[in-house]
Amino acid sequence: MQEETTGTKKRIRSDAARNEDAVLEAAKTVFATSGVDAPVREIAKTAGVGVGTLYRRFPKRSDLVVAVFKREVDACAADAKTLAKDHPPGEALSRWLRRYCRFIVTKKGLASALHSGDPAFDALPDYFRSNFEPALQNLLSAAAKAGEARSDIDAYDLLRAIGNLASAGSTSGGKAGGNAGDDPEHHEGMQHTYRMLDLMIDGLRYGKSG
Amino acid sequence: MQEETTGTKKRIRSDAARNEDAVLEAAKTVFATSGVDAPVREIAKTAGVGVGTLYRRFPKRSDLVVAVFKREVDACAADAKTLAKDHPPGEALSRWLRRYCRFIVTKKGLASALHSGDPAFDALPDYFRSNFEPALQNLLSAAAKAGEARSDIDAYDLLRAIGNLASAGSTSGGKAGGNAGDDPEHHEGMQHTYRMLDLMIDGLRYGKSG
DNA sequence: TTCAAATACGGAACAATGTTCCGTTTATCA
DNA sequence: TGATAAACGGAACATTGTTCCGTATTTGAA
Repeated sequence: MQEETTGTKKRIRSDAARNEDAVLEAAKTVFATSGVDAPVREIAKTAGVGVGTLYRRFPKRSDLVVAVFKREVDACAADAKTLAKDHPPGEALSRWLRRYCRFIVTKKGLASALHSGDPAFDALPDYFRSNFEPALQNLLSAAAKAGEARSDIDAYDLLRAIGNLASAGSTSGGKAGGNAGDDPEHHEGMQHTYRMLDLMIDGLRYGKSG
Repeated sequence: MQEETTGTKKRIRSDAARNEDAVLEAAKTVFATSGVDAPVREIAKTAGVGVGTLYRRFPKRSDLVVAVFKREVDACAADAKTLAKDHPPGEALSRWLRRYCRFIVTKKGLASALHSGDPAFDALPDYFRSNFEPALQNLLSAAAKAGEARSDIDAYDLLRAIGNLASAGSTSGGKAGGNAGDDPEHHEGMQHTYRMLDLMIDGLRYGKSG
């Protein structure tokens, strides 16, 4: 994403790069802990940085939100490739669907911001789709070719279906409780979501044919 | 809505009543002009009132939003009765559907607030439905009985359909432009919405039978 | 009509937040 | 090592929601 040896311009100063990363990491944590509406100051403090530093890189609060969102979309999409390399096609597919499920639940708070009408977020749905659809399509195709999944499922349909599943299953509200032992992975709703997801995965395996 | 001679408690002071009304009226105007996110101060100023006065009646900003919303739902639902009294059933029906259409377009900004997850607005969808559904049902039944509309249409379905129609047709964004000659009645989108609505109304007339 | 008590009023003041500014510190490079 | 450009930190500013309280108004009775 960043130009390092592109030569067209000076290199980014090392402390600047370090801080940009720290801010993104902090923002990810704080958004998950206190919701997307968490104050900028809290993020800056978590990152061990002044607000001025944060604002140089992300002139608007929404820019930070967008950056975090994209970064996590990237990470989730990248996992698709990793999983495809480390597992047999069917296994890679079902593992990634769980991974995607977790992504959706985590981003529950963001979702409402996305549809808030703020033009700052207009580009995100496209970003979401243009990264996830091919990622899933690859997994799907590979699994189908290996005879481990049916081939008549549209990747985008599946993304939407699981998205609905996961966001309906997680308890409402924007911010996570943040209390000890509060791992979302073990919430009742999350378990329910996983069960429903398993159902869909089974559906993908059995009707296989096309 | 307000108790005047209920005797259980003192009467509301006249200036208080006057101001409450002024604030609601101002809020309605300001919400339409600057969007639901308009500052409380702007509403107070428009009403010719101090913020303290506004806050005594509406302790939370959201209380004011809710009050305005309900008031307009009431007004729109009341128009159903008026129209039914002043026009033949089919005419009353189609006139009210246009009226409802206007309501939806005006409340476009509110709609996103409603689904923002703020618990303050939780009661509004019910309020909406429990007022509009019977209102429309009456018009539909009367028109059906008079042979001016089919009788196999569900009031709530129709409300939703027109709601979608109208909110899709109006240009996006929360606030109205507010420039001169900006009457929403004459916007391109509104005209389009009316044309679609006419289509539905014709549909109601012709397939009549049940 | 006049007066006292109850009630409501207005807007300054407070708190929380996003954002900007600028004097100070640090990284880079010769 | 020192000059310079870049980045830093956080105080200060602007905008809001909300609270407080001294002042003005309404009301009911004398």
